[in-house]
Amino acid sequence: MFNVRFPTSLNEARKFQQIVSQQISLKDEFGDINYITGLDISYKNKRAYGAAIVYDCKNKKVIEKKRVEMLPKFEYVSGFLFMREVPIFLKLVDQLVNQSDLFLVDGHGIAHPAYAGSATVFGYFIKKPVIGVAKAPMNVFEFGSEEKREDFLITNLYVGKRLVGKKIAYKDKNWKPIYVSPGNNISISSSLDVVINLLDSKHKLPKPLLLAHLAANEYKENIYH
DNA sequence: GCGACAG
DNA sequence: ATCTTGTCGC
Repeated sequence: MFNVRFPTSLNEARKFQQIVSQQISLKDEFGDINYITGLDISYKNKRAYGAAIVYDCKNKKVIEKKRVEMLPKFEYVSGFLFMREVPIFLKLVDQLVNQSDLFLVDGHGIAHPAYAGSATVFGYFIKKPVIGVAKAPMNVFEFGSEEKREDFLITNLYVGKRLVGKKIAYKDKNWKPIYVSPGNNISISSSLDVVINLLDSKHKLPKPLLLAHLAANEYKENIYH
């Protein structure tokens, strides 16, 4: 998995993102999607608590849950979230027994100023379909017509002139939108389809991510320090 | 041709 | 992300 050395400074991180953005694929490289893994991280007292939820889409249930605690090596810097979170994602995946067809991570994929958010960098390592789902935009702007899909309003997201992802707004709900973009091995439109299929009327986040979020929070709160 | 924004 | 109470809604 680590045939490439992980960057150790911001300058290395910048170069790394450049490489990664050129190496990843925006084509749909998958068959049937049965198992989807959601990855999320909570923080407490500078420590990170990560959770992975492997979700069985057909039977709509969780088949595996793993958690890890780590001390991130970097402070948060906007644009470089991957420096903190990707090592934790990789450690989580290393613990999983079940194979996953696709991963969902909290954060941006290519909807990022360097076209390489944490979902993209993670996808570069894991070499499987990864989708980034973020709760706030990052240096993107939106234009073009809105597309109506059931209870959602979809808008295109651009970095410069390049289409990088979709915003999902919720009709008749006071919820902030979510921002969906490919990490690796999946197209923009398929990323949107996959996420929409994992939404329900009660929650703003796709199921596996919601469950990972709850699991990470629960873990963080039940560890004694 | 609008650009602050991830966790 | 985290620090925080009550409170509105399904």
